[in-house]
Amino acid sequence: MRLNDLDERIVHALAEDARRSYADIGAIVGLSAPAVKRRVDRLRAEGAITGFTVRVDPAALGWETEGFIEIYCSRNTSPDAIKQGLARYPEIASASTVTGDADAVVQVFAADMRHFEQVLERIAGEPYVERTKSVLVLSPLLRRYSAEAPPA
Amino acid sequence: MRLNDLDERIVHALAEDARRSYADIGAIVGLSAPAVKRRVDRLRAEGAITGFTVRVDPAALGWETEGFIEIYCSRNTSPDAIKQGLARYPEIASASTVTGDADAVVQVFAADMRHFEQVLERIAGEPYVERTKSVLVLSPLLRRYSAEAPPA
DNA sequence: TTTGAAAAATTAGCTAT
DNA sequence: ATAGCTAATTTTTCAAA
Repeated sequence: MRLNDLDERIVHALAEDARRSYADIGAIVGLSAPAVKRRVDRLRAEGAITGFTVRVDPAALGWETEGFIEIYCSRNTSPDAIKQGLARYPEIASASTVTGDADAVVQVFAADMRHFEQVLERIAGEPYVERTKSVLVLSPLLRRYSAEAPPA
Repeated sequence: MRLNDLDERIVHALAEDARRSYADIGAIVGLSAPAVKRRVDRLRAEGAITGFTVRVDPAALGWETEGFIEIYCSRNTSPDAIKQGLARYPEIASASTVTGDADAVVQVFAADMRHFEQVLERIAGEPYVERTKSVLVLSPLLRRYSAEAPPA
């Protein structure tokens, strides 16, 4: 599935403000409101757009501490084994296997530093994890798209 | 800032579908549409809600290549300067200043490796960037929550 | 908070290109 | 196939009470 330039500009306008009216978006991309709606409907039907969500200040929800944990696994650990192991942690927002020194990078939201440390220790204690290296987020600068898991 | 139960349920309803009407949300939480709007307006004014965005399937948009770019900045670079500089890149999904060796971590979605390389080179050419280190995502394992809407 | 009216947005149907 | 236009319906907004 390929999206054209118009579709991408519509998605970009929605990424900035998902509650913008179709007329507003149309003014930005140069289409009428119904034309924009038709395209958005099509993008949803095709699965390119999977939904609309609210951006929240994590602190307001009590999740003050964000960080990335790099995971170094023991040999012969399959990506699926990592996935199964990490799926149990509600604090994990995203996880990916990566190139470079580490095997996987995990994004974690915790209530506070103590909570973050607990999560870190539990992950470090997983049987397939050899060691970890963590990086704390100081301040979030941009938080634009909300990517969803691809169909498994 | 503490949210009460009603506020949290409104945020939850918006997290599921940010384009829901105020009347719909009211039916869910037990308020009239204007009452819901007043609360949402207040939550935005207070900064608890920072915006509304679209959830996209990166692959469906043709963004097959994902990676993290660690940025090492020259001295005396303010977070705001980084933010301003990076805001112009549509390929950047998120950016944060972090602890550790690097100053910031940027999450990038690109069409392919060539595109990723172009973005990397442009970022590396920014005046405040001294050097970069990039890590490519091999496979996304989990993509659970919006970065700014962690589990509550 | 609720109500009621005005303004705006959404959505469907239709026609044209 | 996809655009614009128009109109019916719904939603939002801003008054009041």
